[in-house]
Amino acid sequence: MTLHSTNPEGRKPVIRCAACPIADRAVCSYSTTRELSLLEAIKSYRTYLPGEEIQSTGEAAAHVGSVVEGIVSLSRLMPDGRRQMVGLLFPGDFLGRATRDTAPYDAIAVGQVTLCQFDRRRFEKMLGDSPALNRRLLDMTLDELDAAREWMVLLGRKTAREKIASFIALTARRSRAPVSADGLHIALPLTREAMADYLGLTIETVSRQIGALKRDGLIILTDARHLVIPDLDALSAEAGDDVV
Amino acid sequence: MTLHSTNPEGRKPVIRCAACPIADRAVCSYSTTRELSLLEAIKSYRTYLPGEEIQSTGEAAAHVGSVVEGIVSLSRLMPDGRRQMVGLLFPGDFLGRATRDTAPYDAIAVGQVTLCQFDRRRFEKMLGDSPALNRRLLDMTLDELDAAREWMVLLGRKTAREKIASFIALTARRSRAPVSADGLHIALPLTREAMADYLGLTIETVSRQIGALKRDGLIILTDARHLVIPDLDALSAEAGDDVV
DNA sequence: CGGTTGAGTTGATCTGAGTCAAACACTCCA
DNA sequence: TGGAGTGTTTGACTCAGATCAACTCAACCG
Repeated sequence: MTLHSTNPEGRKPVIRCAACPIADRAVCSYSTTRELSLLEAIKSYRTYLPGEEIQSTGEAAAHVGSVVEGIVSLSRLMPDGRRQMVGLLFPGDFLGRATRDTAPYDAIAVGQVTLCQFDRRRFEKMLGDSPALNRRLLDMTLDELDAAREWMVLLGRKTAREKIASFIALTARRSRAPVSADGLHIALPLTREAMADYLGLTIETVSRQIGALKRDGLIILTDARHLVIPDLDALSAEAGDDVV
Repeated sequence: MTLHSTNPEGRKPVIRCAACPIADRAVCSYSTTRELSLLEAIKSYRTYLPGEEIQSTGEAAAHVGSVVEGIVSLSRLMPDGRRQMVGLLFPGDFLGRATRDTAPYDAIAVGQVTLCQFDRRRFEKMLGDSPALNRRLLDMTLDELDAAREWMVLLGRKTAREKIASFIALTARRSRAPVSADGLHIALPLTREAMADYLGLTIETVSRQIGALKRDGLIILTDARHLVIPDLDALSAEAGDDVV
């Protein structure tokens, strides 16, 4: 990851953090260099282990930040133990809610996770006088809202098969996997349990529906966490969405 | 609704639109008077009839605005006719996505609706140089995101009874209804069909579960759309949430 | 090696909510 | 006064997905 590089003209140093859309000049093109310097000053990196809790329900967060590497799950635990995932953050996604102290859900590292963190207090102070940063955050929040609503349709109206097909198709689109002759090779980033929590199902149903898709030739399992999609369009058709 | 009134000192005219959090100086206290004047210039009111489509999927919206009166539902229609509501906007909520042309769902008036609208193009232009407006919009979007995530838990993990109890409790909290001796008198703003679409159920199940809550004495139906809640805490306990 | 542990699969059974069908209760209008 | 139309309730039946319970498989380790 390039943190400091030289700009095309080879003069002024440009702050860069390729995977962090907040502090990356290339992505956040309307930020001024001064703002990026300020961000740089309050930036730090931290790595979390698989399963580690990054932030828990109700706890005041000291940092906000971007996911640089790995996946973070946001989930809510009901008092009796039922769990529902409410978001999955991939590299480039923003974690933490500017202007709010606490979040009503747990953020947990799925696999190993690297965050590009900013001190929350100072980040919020910057927010007060940076329209560009505000704008960027608004855009990202709107994207999350869209994703959440898409997921509401899945949770409320889709069958188990459609849910699994949607999830696999989503994963395939997220992972910029190369297309080889026999199809798209992808890895499932979640355990069966996490998939169940994301899709509002049980592990057994997840397992059975993956089995069904396999039997129908829509996916080919190499092992429990790796599969090949011979025809992504055919799989997407099983997801019940509009063809766009 | 007072659009122009006099401020406490009785000198300068203050722009006011009590139910519109965007153009209401009292609510949006960090906006400058100048910004409010600009907003005032691009503001208009429009009334929609019950069931009228305010905006439909994929169609470019000419306006964004606040709900002043009535309720607006946001819903997504699957190709085979299944419908899932993804949001309910009450007075004070913002409709339309600044910075985005189209929305991937339908906005439909539930009952009669009055909107306080702003020309989208010009509103977005203002957004470019008003940190206060940006900030306000970010706050509202975060609220919507929270609500959406809360709803994901309901859709993914709650039973039909818990869904109905959640919805009635939510409605009770939203409606600033007076508490009389026998309990809280509230009106259900939605038809059984709309409730079903919101909760990810069928009308029959909605009807049966309302019947069950009635039989258990948690609610008293005066007619299909009006009920009394003798004990809101008892009802909320049926909703399956943490007691906060 | 054998033993343990955690993830995943598979089978038998149960049940909550969906489906289908009918009846009821309104309001609106002719 | 009597449909026509819309929203709501109720009943009988079905089925998708949950539950409960084994069982497989691989990784890890003393």
